[in-house]
Amino acid sequence: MTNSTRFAVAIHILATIAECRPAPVTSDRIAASVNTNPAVVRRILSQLGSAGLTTAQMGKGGGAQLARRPKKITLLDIYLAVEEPGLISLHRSLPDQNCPIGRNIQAAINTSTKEAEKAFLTTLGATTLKKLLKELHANQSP
Amino acid sequence: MTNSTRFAVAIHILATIAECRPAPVTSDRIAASVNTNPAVVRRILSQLGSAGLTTAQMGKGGGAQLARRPKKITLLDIYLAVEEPGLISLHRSLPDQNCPIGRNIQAAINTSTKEAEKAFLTTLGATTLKKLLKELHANQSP
DNA sequence: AATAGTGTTACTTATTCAGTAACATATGCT
DNA sequence: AGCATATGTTACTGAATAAGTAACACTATT
Repeated sequence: MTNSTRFAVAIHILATIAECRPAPVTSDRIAASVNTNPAVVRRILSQLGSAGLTTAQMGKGGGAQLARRPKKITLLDIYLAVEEPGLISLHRSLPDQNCPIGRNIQAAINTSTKEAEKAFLTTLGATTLKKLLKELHANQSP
Repeated sequence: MTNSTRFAVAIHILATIAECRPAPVTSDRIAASVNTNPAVVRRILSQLGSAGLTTAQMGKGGGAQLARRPKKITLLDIYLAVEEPGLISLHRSLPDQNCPIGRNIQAAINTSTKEAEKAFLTTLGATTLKKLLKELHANQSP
């Protein structure tokens, strides 16, 4: 499990790019909206690019664009692009391997929580960026 | 979202207590199996006690016991006892409130991911400690 | 009284992630 | 060609959080 804010920032980045379509958006402009450093945005954009969600144009007049329509991008796509897998962190140090419980507990935890993780991911996969953009406009404060 | 190992350790603690029933188990013995400091175990036991999952006997011959049968303890009970709520971390600094996206993105993220979080918790609630103990014995390495 | 436990606090250490600066590289414009 | 403006990436710093640790007041049993 990870404690990063990358998923939230990645969504913010993609929402910004989507709203500016079809013009490419620079990391500087995105960073201003996110309220962070442009390099942080570029780092995440790099991950989104590797995952095939965005494209980038270098040089003057360049910036980031969506690689496909918001309808075709799910929150699961975004999540997997920027977060480490595994919602649940196991022990920091290995349990006592001489103890029957210590030797087997981690496997049992993995097995027993697998379904819950799967449910989380599956549900994320059922929501698209398009839907989120709609949400963004729906309850918009003036 | 949290990155702690407390959920895994809490499960380990409860599994150990369950296996030793009906005798109370000391934090020292549990700590040996978990491979950590007894105070860490007591800290988590304190949370499990507040949640009504365990009881404790102070003094000589004391230790921790389950407050109810493993069949009546779900992984959700354990999770809620020791973890902060919220699977998804939002931005570290508040987005630009002068930007329409920045102003509304966090609410949109919360709304859009609520279902996935719910699915995770609901599924955790469907698995009991008893089931996990069974798993622990099933695939037990010798 | 002595012993063996919990409960809790305060502090230290480890880890992880975001913030930052710097720079090589790519592109478009004049 | 040369300049301006982008990305991509690296290496480092700083902040936040959680686990590890020591200490000790308190409680129960013998």
